[in-house]
Amino acid sequence: MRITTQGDYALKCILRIAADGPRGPVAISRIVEKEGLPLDYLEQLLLKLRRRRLIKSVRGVKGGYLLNAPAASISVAQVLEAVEGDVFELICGRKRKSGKSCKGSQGCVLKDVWKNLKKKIETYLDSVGLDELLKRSRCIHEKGRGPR
Amino acid sequence: MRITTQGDYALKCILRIAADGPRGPVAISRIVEKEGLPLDYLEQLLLKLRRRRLIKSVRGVKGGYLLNAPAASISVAQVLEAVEGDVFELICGRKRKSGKSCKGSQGCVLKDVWKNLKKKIETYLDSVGLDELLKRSRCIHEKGRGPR
DNA sequence: ATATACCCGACGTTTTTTGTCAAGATTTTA
DNA sequence: TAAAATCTTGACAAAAAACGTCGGGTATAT
Repeated sequence: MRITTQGDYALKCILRIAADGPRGPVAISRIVEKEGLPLDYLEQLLLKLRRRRLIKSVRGVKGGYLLNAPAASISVAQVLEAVEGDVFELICGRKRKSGKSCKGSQGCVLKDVWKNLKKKIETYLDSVGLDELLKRSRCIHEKGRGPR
Repeated sequence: MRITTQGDYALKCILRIAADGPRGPVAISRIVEKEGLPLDYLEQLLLKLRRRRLIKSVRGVKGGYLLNAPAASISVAQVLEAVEGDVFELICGRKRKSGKSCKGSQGCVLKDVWKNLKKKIETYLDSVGLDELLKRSRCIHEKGRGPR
């Protein structure tokens, strides 16, 4: 398994896009400004998100990114998978120098453990939608500016 | 989060120790023979397991390793933590070049996601004991040699 | 046209993981 | 006591992964 800054960055990006999207395409520069992350790196992540059709892009002046589906229908799991690949690569599957990739005497009881773990992780991450995060984040920030 | 071959190797080692321990200390060479893993590397992992007091060692001829507690009281989580450190290091905690480690506009709704995920992972991994794995593995292997 | 902004592949650096080595300490056994 | 087996430990080397940067390209609004 592997959850790295990529996943964290990607989520921050897409959350910002979800938050500001209603007011038009969100440029990378805007995300950088708000989140303080390396622009060139984000470019790559956003590319991946687009290829997975989680976001769409608008080129040219005034361009930027927009969600490609309602926030509620995009889950944290989807975002992570888009940028990190399979969120939990089964360890048993890895190639090792020694070759014989799972021939240990334990047969592969461990494989079951990893498989179950993967399942639990995916279930949880899939249950958290961007809409939920957005709501919570608005709750936290709540500038003075009252409800409109 | 980070689960690598270290964790997998360490589990294989300790399972073998659990399996063969009853017949006396289990030498690294025996583990290598059975599991086909790099000896010098295992040495390091076993050291970590020992320091965490999950196993104990016997030096000299006929020496080797033994569980330091009943298999039932050692969980997969304990083994992984021993060799990989915190099984799920909160991403928000990491230092980044840019400094300000979590100042993004999302405050840190994400922190909650990671925290919950961590909890779920730990709960599961902590619920799986070595005894259980051992039982399953015996079930799978079941040589002709009848009971007892 | 020009400025803005996405597109995308290639590259370089750093960090982590994986693996190896060598010298030492302990214990059994002959 | 000498030899052999076996753990102990730190240092080092190699490989892989993650992180970040760059430069040239394409599309679009003004």
